[in-house]
Amino acid sequence: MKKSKESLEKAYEPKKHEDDIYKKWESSGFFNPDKLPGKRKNPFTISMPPPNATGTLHLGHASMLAIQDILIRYNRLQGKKTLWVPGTDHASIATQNRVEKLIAEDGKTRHDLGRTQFLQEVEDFVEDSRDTIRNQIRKMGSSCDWTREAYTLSPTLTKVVQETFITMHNDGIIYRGDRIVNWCPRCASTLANDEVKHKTTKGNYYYFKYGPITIGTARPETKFLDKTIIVHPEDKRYKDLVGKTLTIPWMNGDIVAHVIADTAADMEEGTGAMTITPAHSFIDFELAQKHNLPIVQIINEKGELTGHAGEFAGQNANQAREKIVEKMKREGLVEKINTEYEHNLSVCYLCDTPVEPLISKQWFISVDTKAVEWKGKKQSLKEIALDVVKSNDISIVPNRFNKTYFHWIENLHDWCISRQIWFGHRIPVWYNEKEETEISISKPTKEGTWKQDPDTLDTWFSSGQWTFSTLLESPKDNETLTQWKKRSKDVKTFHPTNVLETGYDILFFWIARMILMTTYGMKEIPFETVYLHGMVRDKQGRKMSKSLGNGIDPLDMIKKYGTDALRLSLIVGATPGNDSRLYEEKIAGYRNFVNKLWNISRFIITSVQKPKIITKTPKPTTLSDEWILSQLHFTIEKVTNHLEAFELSAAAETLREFTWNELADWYLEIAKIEKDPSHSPPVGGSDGAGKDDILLYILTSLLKLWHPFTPFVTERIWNELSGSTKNEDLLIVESWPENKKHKPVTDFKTIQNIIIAIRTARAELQVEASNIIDAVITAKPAQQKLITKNQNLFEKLARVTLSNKDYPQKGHVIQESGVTITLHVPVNKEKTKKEIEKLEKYIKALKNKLSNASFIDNAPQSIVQKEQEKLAEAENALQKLKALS
RNA sequence: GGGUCCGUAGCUCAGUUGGUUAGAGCGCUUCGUUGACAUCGAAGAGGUCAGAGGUUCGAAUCCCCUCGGACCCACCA
Repeated sequence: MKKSKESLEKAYEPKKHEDDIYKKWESSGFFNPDKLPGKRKNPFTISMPPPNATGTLHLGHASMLAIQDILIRYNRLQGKKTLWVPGTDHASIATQNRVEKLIAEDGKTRHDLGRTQFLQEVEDFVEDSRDTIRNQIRKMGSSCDWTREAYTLSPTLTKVVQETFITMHNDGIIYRGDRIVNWCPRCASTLANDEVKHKTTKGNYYYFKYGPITIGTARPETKFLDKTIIVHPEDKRYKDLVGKTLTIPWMNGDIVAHVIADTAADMEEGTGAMTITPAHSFIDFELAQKHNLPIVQIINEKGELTGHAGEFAGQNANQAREKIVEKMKREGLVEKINTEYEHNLSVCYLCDTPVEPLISKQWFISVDTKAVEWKGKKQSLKEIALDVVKSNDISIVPNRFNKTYFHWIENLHDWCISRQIWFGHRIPVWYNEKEETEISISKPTKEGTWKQDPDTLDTWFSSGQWTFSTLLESPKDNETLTQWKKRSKDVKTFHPTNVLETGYDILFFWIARMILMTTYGMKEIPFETVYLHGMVRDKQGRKMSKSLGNGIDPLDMIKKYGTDALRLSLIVGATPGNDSRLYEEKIAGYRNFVNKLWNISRFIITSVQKPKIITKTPKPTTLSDEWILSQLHFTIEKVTNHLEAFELSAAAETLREFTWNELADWYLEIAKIEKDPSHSPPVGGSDGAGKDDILLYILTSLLKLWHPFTPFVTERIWNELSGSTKNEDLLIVESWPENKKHKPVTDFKTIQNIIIAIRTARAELQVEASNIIDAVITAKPAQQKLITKNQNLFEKLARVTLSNKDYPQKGHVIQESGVTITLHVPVNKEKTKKEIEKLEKYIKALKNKLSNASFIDNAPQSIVQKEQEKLAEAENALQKLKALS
């Protein structure tokens, strides 16, 4: 940061300052709560949702960083011990896939390299590309503590994850079992429910004869061993069949089938009867468990048919479908085929391969086992997750998402946490040749050949522990998880964190998992408030995507308009939980605002005798002084309240309104007049120094108020004001303006209104701007005095000379704020007539309301009174207009 | 099938617990530039608050329905 008045360029050039300012902040150490000046007791903590280590900054990141930085900077100015923990995510599947693609260019697969070498390649790739995202986070002005930067696959996190696995296993919450899972044959991995996408596809729908009933299916290749018919218990058609055993001619010869009654059968659908395929359908699997039916695997992990398919064994299931149907046709089992069948095909969210539901051995977290001590009693993870939000320990902004959250938790099934991916946290389980199992981080010392479970953990298992694992000190050997957590100072100081800010799209993926894992691991909530932001869309409301080419690169925008402008464009007009639209004109608009702020400051700094910081409210000497101070104090109160309520957009809008419309458009113009001795009215006591103090006080306060939103430009101007290059004089560690008493200055409003009314009349009557006209103002004595006292304002701002001459018959008359103004210009009869009509209509409506007995009876006294005042004022105005026109 | 959100000026959006002659920014029209800023200033045009009904003295705001749009969850044997 340079300093000297010459360096205040005419238009603010963000590129000239931003990098230097960021470096200054970072080297000051103030991003680190331990190095903040002053006594700071209360902590304020945010864990940054970690962007992918190998990714690049997009608008989603930009808006998340802007929001979090605003909260952090505001709370830092409020004197809190502020910590924002940055980090990156190893993004297991995504990163592994990228490296697999890279090595595929050399014609290699991960299996060619082997686990160790492949993982080395991945780590190298991550290390090479991680600086990109780090520097992009800096570009946004993020005031996060880089000395505490975390990584989801760091040694610390790995240790936490493995220890947690072991503890949960000991508590009986983690178990291994056969379950039906979503399986991607291409990735050779299970997928979580939310990693499965649905695609509408057209295909064949087959109707087969199955003994006494007809069954319909889109997947004949799974039905070789369907041996159970389910009918609804109240279905009269099948009443006699329930419980019977039937021999039925089927795909590979006769089979023996049983009939079972269950409400799962829909009487309205098809024939009202169905057969089930437990190993390849979620619902059928549940039914099979409920009725204790055999579960037989027809399709294997490679997507091939097993021995149960007889002659089709070994063939790809999907490809064999038509051959199987051909055979069934020959056997006379096909009733009809609907070729226009539309259904939702489940596909892998990463590679679009159709998902096979199949049975496999996986690790699970039980959400229903009551094994966790919470609020004095043993509860299940599900119960705790519901309780913390219901009892308001955690509040979600906006709170309509509570409903969605509850619904999701209530329907939560056991969570499959094993993934057949190499890049990730390895499951700490070992097996030997005798099929014994040991749960431990390192290889068991007992005799035998021990092999570690090849799987890794679902990435949400580790990110679920993000808020506290990132605060732990480096692990030591031979200490328990509890001991480790206890000795870590940061955990004690900064956990639970205050706010978790993220997009509503990962409420389930992440927020819910953090609540589950942290209430378990820490016996406390991970955060107090969840702030959910919406998605950033293009001007038409479409998602931004590469294929549409409608994406906006935040870094381009920073280059063009500056970080402050980009931040504002992402914040203003965006409300929590709702999507917002971004387009370049919007960013340009905020660039204009930042420039306005710059020029306001430049004006104040260059017009005062000596720029300096003033934090004590100076004494007002003129009415305008009184008014602007009152407006400033009102603004401070409003902005503070908005920020406390997480209403960032409203806070910024309140500030913009004050800055541009009140300060720049009115007060600065008036200050020019009132500072000029040649225009000095008989106001007494008004001198330049008093004005200087007020201007500097306002600027001091304004820079603090804007700092969370536009950190760069405010820090740059602050430097000019403070004249200091010391770290402790940086704006980032200043203190937030206090709330001060204030009351509206209505006298000033009156003057403003009269000036506006005269301007309007001048414009409508097309009076040349250079033409200073005479005006006669008649008013009650008190108002008359006020007007005379401020006559220089009318002369300069409304370009009229106040006069005593009396020529009401010839002048153009305006009614405003109970005052009659006669302008020495020809009467505009038409204009006056219109004015009268408008007033008459308004009066009629008011009279109507006031003559309504039920309004008088029912409405509160204050409302009635207000209406009466309105009427009186309007009638007064009408009377004068009529008399003088 | 269950649920959520949205529909206010040409465009993007505010409108807090029902009480304004319904607001802002951009765009548009007219006028304006002798040192804070043309990335600017002054003034203006433009809305039956998606539609119908209800509650109320009073509805953009609360309730119900209809239409239109976005999204989430579940799922079609």
